[in-house]
Amino acid sequence: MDAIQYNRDNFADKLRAHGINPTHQRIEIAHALFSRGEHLSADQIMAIVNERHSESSKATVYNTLNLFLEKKLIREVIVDPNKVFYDPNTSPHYHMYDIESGKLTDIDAAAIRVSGLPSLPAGMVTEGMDIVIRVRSADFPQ
Amino acid sequence: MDAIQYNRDNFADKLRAHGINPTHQRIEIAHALFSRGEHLSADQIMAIVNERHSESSKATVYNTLNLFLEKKLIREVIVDPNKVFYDPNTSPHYHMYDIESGKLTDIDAAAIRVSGLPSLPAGMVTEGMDIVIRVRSADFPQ
DNA sequence: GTCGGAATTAGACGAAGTCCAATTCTTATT
DNA sequence: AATAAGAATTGGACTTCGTCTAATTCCGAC
Repeated sequence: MDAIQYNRDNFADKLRAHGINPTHQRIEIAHALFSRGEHLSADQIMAIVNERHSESSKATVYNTLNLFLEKKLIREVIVDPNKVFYDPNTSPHYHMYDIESGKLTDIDAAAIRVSGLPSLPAGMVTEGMDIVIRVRSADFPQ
Repeated sequence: MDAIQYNRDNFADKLRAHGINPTHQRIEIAHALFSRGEHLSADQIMAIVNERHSESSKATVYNTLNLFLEKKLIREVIVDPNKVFYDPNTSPHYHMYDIESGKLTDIDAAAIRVSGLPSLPAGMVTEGMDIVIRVRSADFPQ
């Protein structure tokens, strides 16, 4: 119990460090994402947060995730047309996506080198580069 | 009129070459995508196809796009959480995405080289790699 | 022509996400 | 400790994208 409290204080500090007012719901949602370190969808997060007691409404989950995005606390991963995944890892990295299971894995960007990129149109700047490697098991019916 | 008829015959052949039975609606949808060569969303395609007369229902547009995907006539581009874009260009290429305007541009894959990719887990094969460069104008409020 | 399978259709449905007006929670001030 | 004001949360209606279904229409083979 003390350990949990300790962790929650950490999350409160983390939120404050990003200019976010730490409320109960926001701490719970941060906890769900960062203690697991996994890519989760909004409905998965809502399920986790409300598992024991009802802690947060759908509106708040979406509000909070969008606030976290805005404040660069998390990233959005768009690989599945049906749902957005939220990624607690904001260090530079790319993704491997298993199209059978829907599982997302990080690939550290440090090892990767991309050459031959075209120069950007005048007045444009790069906001970021996403790389997704789509994989499947060798015998999966394509 | 003759030119249009000629083009439509071409599309019928193209569909047949991919094992697709060319019907009126399918030819219209292929025409919308391939004559423009642009990345279009399902609702844009429906609007184009039904501009003059009602040619195709929503169900048929989605059925047809999924059929084209299955038969590898087109590709799906997932960059915007709100909608899927359909890409008539199936040659190897990546994308530049203007987050302000939503405009998608192709980047030929021939010039690009990616090194340092991790080896795949045993029994897995690569289905494809997507690269998206997100750009914005230098003064766009981030 | 007619029979049967393929294609199309309208509209109901489902899931993800947003919006809104009402309520509750914080916090500063006294 | 009361209060007032702003911030956050809430339920539920709503929107949008896409799928499903059962009925109809189309088309090719005989």
